[in-house]
Amino acid sequence: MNNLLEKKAVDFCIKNKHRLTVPRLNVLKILTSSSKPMTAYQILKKLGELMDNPKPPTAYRAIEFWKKYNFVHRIESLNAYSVCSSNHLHSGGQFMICNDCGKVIETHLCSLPSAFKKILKEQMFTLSNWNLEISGVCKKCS
Amino acid sequence: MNNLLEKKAVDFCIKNKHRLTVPRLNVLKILTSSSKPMTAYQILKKLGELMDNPKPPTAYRAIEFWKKYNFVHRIESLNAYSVCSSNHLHSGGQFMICNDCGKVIETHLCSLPSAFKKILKEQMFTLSNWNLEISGVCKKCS
DNA sequence: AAATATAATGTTATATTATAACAAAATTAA
DNA sequence: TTAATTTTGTTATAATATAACATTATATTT
Repeated sequence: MNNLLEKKAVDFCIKNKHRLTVPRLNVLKILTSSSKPMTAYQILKKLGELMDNPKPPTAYRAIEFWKKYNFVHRIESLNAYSVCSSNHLHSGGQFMICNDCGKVIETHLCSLPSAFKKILKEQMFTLSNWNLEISGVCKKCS
Repeated sequence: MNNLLEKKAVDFCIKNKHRLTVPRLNVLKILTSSSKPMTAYQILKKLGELMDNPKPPTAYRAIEFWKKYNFVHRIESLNAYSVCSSNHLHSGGQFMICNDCGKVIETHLCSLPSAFKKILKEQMFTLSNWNLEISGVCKKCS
């Protein structure tokens, strides 16, 4: 569970006049109660326990909504989604993915390591966001 | 073009007794002559100009072969593939992706920045490989 | 060289992930 | 209370990827 995040999400919606609809709330609840990232269709399946026969767009739209506002991240290498575990919201993310148990630990470096900043500067590349996925074996599984 | 890489791939196959088959060679040629990463189905389409009606597994297998030996990287956020632009082969990769023109610049830091190494150590997480994707706007497009 | 084993491909089918398009409903603003 | 906007419901389909098994090509052993 992660009531803190849910509360923050509710506050965010009120503050920004976004509608806290049933599918959005349900998708957020599903993700906050999962210990691992979930694929869209896993979320959809769970959603089916809470709503009447939801279709893919229902899940995808809600996921997209939360992702847009950085409450949810996409783990690219898994095609999966998880709630942001940070207390501050941010675009992009950094993840350690255990190849054994599938758990994902999110880390929270606020800025791109300087080695990369330097490269960006050299290339005159304007950063919009960055995503790092580290795969390996977690403490428990090793 | 990137004849250097092709040559290296040929040498690699001979040295390691992997077969340099027609689909493998064609896929490598297609990727080395592209200025941008290509999706599997874009590769497959090009492959169709070189071979008789190839099917998805033909493209995927060849991509997978080169990826396995780090001649090709997958850009996760684009579901696309590109040849390694480094002169040394490595797993994982680091990419700057232009949201405007779609070009991808590969960078070649050999080791994970220390800020992350520290986190791995703290978490006792054993690294197997890492992938960084930086999106933004390239010099030309800005 | 023939027999056997191994590697790779061809082919069919299908699984998985994701989105387009448009009608209907809910909410907000005028 | 009408109009505008946002969101959802629904159908269909696009895009990405793999399973399974037969066949062919190559390498190894005898």
